[in-house]
Amino acid sequence: MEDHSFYKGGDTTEEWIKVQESLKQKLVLEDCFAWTISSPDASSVENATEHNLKFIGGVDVSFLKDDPSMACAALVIVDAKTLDVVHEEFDLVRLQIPYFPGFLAFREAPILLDLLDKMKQSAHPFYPQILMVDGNGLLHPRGFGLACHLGVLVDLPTIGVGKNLHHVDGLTQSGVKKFLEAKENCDKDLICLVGRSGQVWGAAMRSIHCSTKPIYVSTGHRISLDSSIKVVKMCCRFRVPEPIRQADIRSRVFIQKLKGPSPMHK
DNA sequence: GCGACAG
DNA sequence: ATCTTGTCGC
Ligand SMILES: [Mg+2]
Repeated sequence: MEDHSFYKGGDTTEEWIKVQESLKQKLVLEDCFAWTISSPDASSVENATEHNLKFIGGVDVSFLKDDPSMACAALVIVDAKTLDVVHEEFDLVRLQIPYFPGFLAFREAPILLDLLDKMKQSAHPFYPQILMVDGNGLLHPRGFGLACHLGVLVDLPTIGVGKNLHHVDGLTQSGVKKFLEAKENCDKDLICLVGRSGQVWGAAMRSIHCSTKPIYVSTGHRISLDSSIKVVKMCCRFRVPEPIRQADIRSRVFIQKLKGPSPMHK
């Protein structure tokens, strides 16, 4: 038995905050990409130029129940038009750092970076034009969640998608829920997340019609909130956008295969 | 001191 | 995040 304990002292916290503030200097919160978001309009001729958004990446990490330090990271590439998975990349690793709210990137970013690097080094033709991340971007205590962190490190446009709200600036999940349940808002599928300070942190989105539980979209890197919302919308077959959903599903399947294949179905 | 706390 | 089968409903 090895010792996987990890102690995060005040020094570590201070250090990590400095890293976040430092990397945040490079953060770009507006559209900074060459391609355009193809219209969902079917009337357009197949002008699949390279100037259109074609390949969307999704990343997620799954863990072993017994040993939460063992993880499978997945990078999935999806065709922007069909949402079909055209490529997948996995890594099984032992994570050195446990999860601390507000510091998810220090746990997950390194392995996700490796996956992106694998594709980049091999000059893979499906290397993503944008990355969707399971975790917040700007919607973060210091405005620099995993999606921002990863985006800056790989220098790709990124979008943060959370399945739960990380309470920030007076925003709460119950507050959002009440707002969505209000009769005058029953037709709204998008609400802007404005904190008590007046800052816009992202948006709560009903990705599925009539859905009670929204997803939380926030800017990662090199993209505006408006564009982020457009991309997320075109990826939502179900509540969780397809690139992230597939990365989630496939990384979990990968881990279950390790625990012993059970094809014994007489 | 207490509660909150992405994945 | 993970432990988990069936079940109810569109
Ligand atoms: Mg996940």
